[in-house]
Amino acid sequence: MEKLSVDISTLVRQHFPQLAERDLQEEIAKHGMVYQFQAGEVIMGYGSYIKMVPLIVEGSIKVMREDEQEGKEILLYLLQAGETCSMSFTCCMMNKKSAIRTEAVETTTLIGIPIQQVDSWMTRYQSWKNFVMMTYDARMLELVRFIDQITFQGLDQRLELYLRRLQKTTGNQTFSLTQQEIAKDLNVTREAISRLLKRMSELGKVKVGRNQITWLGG
DNA sequence: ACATTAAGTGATT
DNA sequence: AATCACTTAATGT
Repeated sequence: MEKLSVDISTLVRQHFPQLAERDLQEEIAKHGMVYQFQAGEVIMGYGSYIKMVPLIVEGSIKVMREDEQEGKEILLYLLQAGETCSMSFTCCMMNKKSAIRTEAVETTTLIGIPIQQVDSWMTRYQSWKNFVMMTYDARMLELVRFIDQITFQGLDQRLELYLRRLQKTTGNQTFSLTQQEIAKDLNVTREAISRLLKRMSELGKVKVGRNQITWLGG
């Protein structure tokens, strides 16, 4: 994690145009801090107390949920520039430990807003309140889709959606990750991923290499 | 050349 | 789809 000195107001106007109030923009610039994380770096671990809400300016992050039992975890969703982590809001305001783990997928820049401000802005700025509500709504929908997926759909469709989402959030179509890492994200075995990718590459949906996968759409 | 790690495969449950 | 056991292929030292 690295602190950066950049013009926060510009970042906000560029990536969060919905936060339109001038005063709000100034407050974000005043209280916010810009951090940069490298690919694979953990932003928030399980059980850590969150003291900031992140506004993602560049890059993308994975949001993982840990299973009750040891070691197992599963990818809940991906967040990209212009978004924020809705879990942070509740964790911050209730002063609770994080129930999730977030990790940078690629080089990611974000503005950290201290909790004190997050709370007071809710009543003072309409656009902030709307932003928080919209974030919740979007994430709720995503979670419902996630539940549908793991209960009703086969692994083949889950894998396709996983690759689609990676493409959408990162903007790339080639990803540097191992099949073991994909298996971990989806909480399935590596062998299952290997066999599925083989079939998908025969169908021309994907191109596989060592440590590298290219989504060819379809 | 050798060791290590990623990926492919068949058999079994 | 998981687990196991094993092979093959790619990479690093």
